[in-house]
Amino acid sequence: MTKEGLQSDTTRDRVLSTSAGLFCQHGYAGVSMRKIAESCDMKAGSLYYHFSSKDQILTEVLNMGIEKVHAAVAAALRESSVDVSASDRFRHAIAGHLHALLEYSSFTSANVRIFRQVPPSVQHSTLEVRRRYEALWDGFLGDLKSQGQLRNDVDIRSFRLMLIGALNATLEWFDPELGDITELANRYADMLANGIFAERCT
Amino acid sequence: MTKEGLQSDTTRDRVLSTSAGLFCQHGYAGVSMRKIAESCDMKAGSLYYHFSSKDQILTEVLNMGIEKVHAAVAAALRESSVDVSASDRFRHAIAGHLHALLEYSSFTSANVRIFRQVPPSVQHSTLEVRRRYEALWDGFLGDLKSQGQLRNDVDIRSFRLMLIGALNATLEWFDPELGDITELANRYADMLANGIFAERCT
DNA sequence: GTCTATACCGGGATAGAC
DNA sequence: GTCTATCCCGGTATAGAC
Repeated sequence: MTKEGLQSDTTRDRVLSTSAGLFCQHGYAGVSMRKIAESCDMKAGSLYYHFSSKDQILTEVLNMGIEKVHAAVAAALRESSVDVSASDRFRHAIAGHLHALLEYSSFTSANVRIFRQVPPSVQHSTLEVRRRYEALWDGFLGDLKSQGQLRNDVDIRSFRLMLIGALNATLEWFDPELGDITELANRYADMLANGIFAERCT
Repeated sequence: MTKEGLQSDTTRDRVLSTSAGLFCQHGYAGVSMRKIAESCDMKAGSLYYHFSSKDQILTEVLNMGIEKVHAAVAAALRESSVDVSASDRFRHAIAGHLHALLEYSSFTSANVRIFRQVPPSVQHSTLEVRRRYEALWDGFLGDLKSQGQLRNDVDIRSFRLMLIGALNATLEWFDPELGDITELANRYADMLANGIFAERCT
């Protein structure tokens, strides 16, 4: 890799990270190439040396967000596969999601907040990455169920949708500077695994 | 109320309902007064007879969304206060939220999707309505807890945030044309009240 | 690799005719 | 109550100098 290649990469990365923050704060249409450039101490025209369009920047931002979370959950499951109880693996997977979600929040909350308002072509180019992440959870939850760890009447897809929805919503109120993410994960895992009622009921 | 007053109200309502759909689909900045007008078979200038600005339209849309959900949950709690088990009241409250959320989805998903990307002045003017809704849930959950219906180690604010996050996320995938909202509510209420694990664990 | 300059389009809001 | 016309600003993207 050449020197020019490396330098180009770091400028690219700075643009992507800055854009992510702007997209999640102002929405797709609320972010202009001029504003992205200004936040990077550049001029708008220069961005087109690195990216062919605003939509290309957006696509890369969205995919990076999902990939960060996917990698964190996959690692959590890999590192706790033997000699670990089902509830601990569940807890670790949730902690992986929340840590990546809240620590790369510019990239991840761009996904959560603006996915439905970006052009269909951009939505389409992130679908595969999204499906792979859903499949990771469905696989894990399916394993738990076939081991008899889950109640038989729990539908895995419904639960996965509820779980990811609940976790992603923490972006709207949790501040990693003020609270402990691991503790948050433990609370959520406990409520989701055991429920909140004193007595289980039908 | 005069005839003119009534006619003005229906035009206002048409504009609000159309705008809600556009805002939740395209985001705050992605919706122009010209597009709102076009979707209402009007011209942009005419909108300013009914509203003083784009932000005023947005503010009314956001508040209407929360108020619809608030009213539905309040009604569900009112109608099931006597002779109804705690888990049934819980179920009914969740059903109230989901029914209003998904049936007035233009107004409600404008809230869920774009609240963080609207101008701070608009955010501010919806805060009171949002707080009142949170207080409704905190009151109900606090009652359940003081009656001993909830586990002692469950934190009400954490659970309320998790609950509302999980419910609101259904906007992103549930289609009321294809599925039964009451059944969805029952599934969610069951998973949240009882947990998903076969055996409760620490 | 970044700049300036520019083409072309569309934004919110207002004024005043009808 | 709705229209047209207009003001002024800012959008994406390109061309070509440096």
